Amino acid sequence: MDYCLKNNDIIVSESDFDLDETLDCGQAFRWKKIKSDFDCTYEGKFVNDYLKISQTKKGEFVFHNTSEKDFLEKWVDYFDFNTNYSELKKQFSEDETLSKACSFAGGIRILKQNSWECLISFIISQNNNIPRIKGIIDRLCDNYDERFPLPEELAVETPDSLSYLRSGFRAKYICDAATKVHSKETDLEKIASLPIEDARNELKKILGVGPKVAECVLLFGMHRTEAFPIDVWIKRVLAEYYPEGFPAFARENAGIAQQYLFHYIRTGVEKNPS
DNA sequence: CGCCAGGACGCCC
DNA sequence: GGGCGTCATGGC
Repeated sequence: MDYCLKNNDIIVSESDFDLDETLDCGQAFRWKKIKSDFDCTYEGKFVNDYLKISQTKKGEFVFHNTSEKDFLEKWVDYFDFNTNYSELKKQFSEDETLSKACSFAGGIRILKQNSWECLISFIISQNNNIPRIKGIIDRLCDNYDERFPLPEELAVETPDSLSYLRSGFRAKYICDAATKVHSKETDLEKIASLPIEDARNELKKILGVGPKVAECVLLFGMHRTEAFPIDVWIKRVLAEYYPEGFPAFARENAGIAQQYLFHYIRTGVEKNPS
């Protein structure tokens, strides 16, 4: 990854990066695509941060109105620019299916998201579809000046008071997560550094957090790249392409491989049936 | 209209 | 331990 300063922007060159593939692939639900003069532009609103980012036709990236300090201290980490995805994809290409998945959407990166936001988002995701997940999270953030609410703010809510979300049976799960995180009965920072099996068990103490949601929080909210979320789509991949089991050589970064496969099976295979 | 969605829980055996 | 019905809501 190379970068330079231009006016008030940071211009980044990075070949293993595509905005649509990374910001709209089901790992994050709150990036908005907006109209601009660039090839594509997204904006993201966080508790204490805001970013507008564009991709040019040449494949460069513009971090609008961003200081070098913020870029180096926040966004390099958030977009995982210190990880060499070319090297990862090279390893993955030993496997035929993974190789196809990587070449279908080689610009996916695993974002380092906030663990609390990730926990609530993936609790909402269960037995749900992506457009509706986004809708529920939008209604939530609209209620807090367009930012994601803090644990202490959600801890005072009840399933009844959250009815405006229209999140169905998940409202009681949101409340339980907020109560446990706010009281530190669930300490997300501590969980992030536990051995992964202990971390899984801690997360699953929250009502509505089972194996799948726990893996998503570990992968997308704590950057544990060995976590491997298995949803209905990945079940299809495993049944169809890996009846003997997922290849062991990719285990350390199985979560990243999973994300290529997820995007490939959802949108790639149908377009290019083999 | 019915089927499905980045599932988990409670109950049954 | 595994199997199955149920849970809200709405996209398609």
